Amino acid sequence: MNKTVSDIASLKIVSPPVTLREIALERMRDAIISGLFAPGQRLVERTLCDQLGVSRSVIREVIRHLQAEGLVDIAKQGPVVASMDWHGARQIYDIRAALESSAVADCARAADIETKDKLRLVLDELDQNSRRNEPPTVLDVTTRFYEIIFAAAGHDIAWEIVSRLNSRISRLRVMTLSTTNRSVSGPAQLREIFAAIERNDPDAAAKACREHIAAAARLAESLLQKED
Amino acid sequence: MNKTVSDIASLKIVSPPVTLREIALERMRDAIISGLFAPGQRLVERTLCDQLGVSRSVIREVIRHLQAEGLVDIAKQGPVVASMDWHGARQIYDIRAALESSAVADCARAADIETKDKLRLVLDELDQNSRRNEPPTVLDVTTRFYEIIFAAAGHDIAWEIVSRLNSRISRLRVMTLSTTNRSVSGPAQLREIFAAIERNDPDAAAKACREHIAAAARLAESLLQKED
DNA sequence: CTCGATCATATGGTATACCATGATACCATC
DNA sequence: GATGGTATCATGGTATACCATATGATCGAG
Repeated sequence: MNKTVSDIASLKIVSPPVTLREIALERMRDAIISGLFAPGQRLVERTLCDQLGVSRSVIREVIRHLQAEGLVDIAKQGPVVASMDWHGARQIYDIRAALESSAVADCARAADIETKDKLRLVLDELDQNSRRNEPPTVLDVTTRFYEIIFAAAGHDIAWEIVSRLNSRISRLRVMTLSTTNRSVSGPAQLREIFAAIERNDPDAAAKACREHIAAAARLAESLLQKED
Repeated sequence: MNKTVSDIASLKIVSPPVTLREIALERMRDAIISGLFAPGQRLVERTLCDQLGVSRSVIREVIRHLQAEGLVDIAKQGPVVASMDWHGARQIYDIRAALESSAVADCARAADIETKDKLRLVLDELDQNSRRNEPPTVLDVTTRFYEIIFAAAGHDIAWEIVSRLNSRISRLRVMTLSTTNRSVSGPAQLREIFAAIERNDPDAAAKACREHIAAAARLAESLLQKED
């Protein structure tokens, strides 16, 4: 891996081939994540064709993709929006704890000035939005925070997995983030993770990260049981 | 949840709707995993139609699914079999170490007589096959061993992730398992994990599991670098 | 001889048509 | 009135047709 190669690699055209499928995929995923399509709701192909204004081929391929992502289940009479019980959510929080703490630790090992600056910037942004109590934006910024961490740690496959898992518990995340307690403690915990990264302390960073997720999981559990 | 309910639940028809898509998906996945389709090879839709004897709709939906699974990349002129470099493989081994050691620990906490019996049975089978040096079967049995562990630990989502990751490094796994050293040390390490589970010792089980995977990763690294 | 332009073909993207199956509602018969 | 059968319709599965584009080859001009 010499300089020339990386220079050439950086020349790669990053044009996202904006195909109908890609657009429809994003729309559908957003619709499911945002709760516009409720869990358990049937996804009738022809209806979706009308709603999205595309043909069935597109819809079907999108559904296949979402099925593989775990956002859609195939019942016996067709695809439905996957629903999430506490057993599944608990597992997802556990997996996140494992993967995110590992990424955070590796990030703390490898973090340079540049990475730290980027993280600090995102955290400042989070503080501002948090004061205004805007859940969707907070979720966005939190995502960016972790995205930087996973990238700095070189854990791009783990990031892919975590992103996918997060979309499966997105409703829970929105609920936990909009809890008033959380809007105070959440940023504080992220700051703690950042502080450990800043002084390149992997163990402390991993520990803070695990606590952060454990707190979110506890909150999610109470909310989920209240919902029943 | 009383007895009658579970009895009634067990009556549920478990017929897997054997659709052309499902068959084609399995075939294609096997073909990629087994290396019949080499990494980087173009997957031409119409060619696959002829080879599998199905229509393009089926092939395309299957490709979407495999794309979401990470077995297929979409290049600018169409889908190709995803290839795996050491950077990616390393990450996958790390993720496996995290998820499998966690599952093994939870399994050690929860394991009852029945689970232990099932694990012992699989290990005996592994010993027999290992002596005959049959790599594909060894891989199969190893997979079953972990499947039992993840099921006993209640980590079914993590199992899904691990299965998918394993298919992405299947070639590496075949190579590492067919190494003579490994056919001796591999079963021994699984035995060690099992011993820890049998005496319900989560920490020892997790430790043995991490070592098992670290050994496989080292072997994979040397093989991968030799290949270049 | 080389460079370029144009045409042909291969390939993926999209839409639509047809078929098999399963669900539901209504009707007839016991 | 209840039960069983039948017909209709909704829905997913499959195949195919059409279009846009990119790639490669061939032919002509400089």
